[in-house]
Amino acid sequence: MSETIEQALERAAPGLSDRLRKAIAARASRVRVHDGHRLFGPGDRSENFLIALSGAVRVEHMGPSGRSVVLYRVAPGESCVMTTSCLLSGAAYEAYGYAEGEVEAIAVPAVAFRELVEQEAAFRDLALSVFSQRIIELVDVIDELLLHRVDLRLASWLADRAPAGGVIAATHQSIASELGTAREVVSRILKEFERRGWLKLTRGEIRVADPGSLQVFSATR
Amino acid sequence: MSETIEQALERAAPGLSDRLRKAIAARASRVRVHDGHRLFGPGDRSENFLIALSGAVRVEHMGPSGRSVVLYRVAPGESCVMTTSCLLSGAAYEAYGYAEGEVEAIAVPAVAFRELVEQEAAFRDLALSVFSQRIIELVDVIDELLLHRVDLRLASWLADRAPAGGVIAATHQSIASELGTAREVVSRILKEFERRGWLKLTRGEIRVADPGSLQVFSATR
DNA sequence: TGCCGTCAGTGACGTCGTCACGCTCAGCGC
DNA sequence: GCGCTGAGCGTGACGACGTCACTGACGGCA
Repeated sequence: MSETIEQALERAAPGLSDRLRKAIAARASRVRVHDGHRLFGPGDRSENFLIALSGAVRVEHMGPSGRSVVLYRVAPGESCVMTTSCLLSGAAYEAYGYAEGEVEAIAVPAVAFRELVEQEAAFRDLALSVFSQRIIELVDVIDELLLHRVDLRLASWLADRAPAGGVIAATHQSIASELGTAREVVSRILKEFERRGWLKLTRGEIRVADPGSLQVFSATR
Repeated sequence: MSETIEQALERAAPGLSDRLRKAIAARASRVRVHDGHRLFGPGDRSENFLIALSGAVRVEHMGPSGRSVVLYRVAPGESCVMTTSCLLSGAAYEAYGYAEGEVEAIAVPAVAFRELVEQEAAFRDLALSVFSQRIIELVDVIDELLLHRVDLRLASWLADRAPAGGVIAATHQSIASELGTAREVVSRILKEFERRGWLKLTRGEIRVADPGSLQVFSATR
């Protein structure tokens, strides 16, 4: 590992001041997690404030039945609010965190987190602004779950990540958790889209033939 | 108004230090809102950090169809995170805030909020801990909406606020938005509960005859 | 007394989650 | 090659729930 924590931070969060990067680097340790691996799960206690450097962390909530929803993703330069919430309130996680891609992150222990909050205005702003952002995103998730039809949400999800004729690698199950619904529902709707000629289904991947129609469909209410 | 802002703060938030109360009082103004009145709604811009002193603020999200869910309630001594989020991110509200009871609150302008965050450690802790708490509560709301049956949630809601033979004053519509469902659904389920002898329905109120059975029922999955 | 707005009851229907299957396609050992 | 196994997918039946469209019941209020 030739790159220092400070250099990694500069790459991931160019907005921070040199001073703050130094301050964080002095207190943090480095964490690496491989693609698909779990970072935390329900019942775990949070002991560190996390800032992602590369890769992303998918945070999802799961109920006893096994159904799950993606709450948000932590991008490089961002911190994970579930972790921070649990750190501050002492509560156990109610969500899973999974690595997407090779994840590097820095971990700031609770005490050091408090120090940084005390001493570094930019760090306070970082923490508060990420909280603000996530609150709004969580309300969006509630809005989606509560008020929008699954077929429209699925169409929109597909249109968003289909580079015109592109292939999306995902199982129906993974899409179902993404949207907070059941696999069978995703299968049925995808089949219907295929009948309409908007895409082709093969095992483990979806070839989007007509992203335009998906887009239009997702906008009909 | 004989009571000063400082005295009101002491009553509502006895945990704060004298110093912090003084600091807040020096920068804040006072707000009064009558029962049922709206404090904010979608599209409004947030210009103040709010701390409730008495009464409660019900924060609910509403979709275009008119269906709504209660996201959380702001109790005396707490601040409203939607307000804070919007203040910090500059985004417009996506939720409604309604007074429950006669609400008194103090409003701290954005600039003064930043000053307090800078200078008062206890204020930072207050802001961060309320954020933490709400994040966890919002995830609970998602969990409820996504994974629990309406009849069980309704039974639990009734059992929670029925003082054994007590009367709950609420319209079916208000209960529906409390739980994020539709009025008709609430009506049907309540009717079923009445058939089972657990309660009596009259216009605008519900007489709970058997909170025990409701409790038991709500625990069956 | 009649008008009107709010609240509640009800049936029909469509969407969606759940359950219970059965099928297909790798990969792997033999 | 053959069969085994597990992951991924297709499908029908059914129940829960949201939506729509109406109806009636009750309480002010002119």
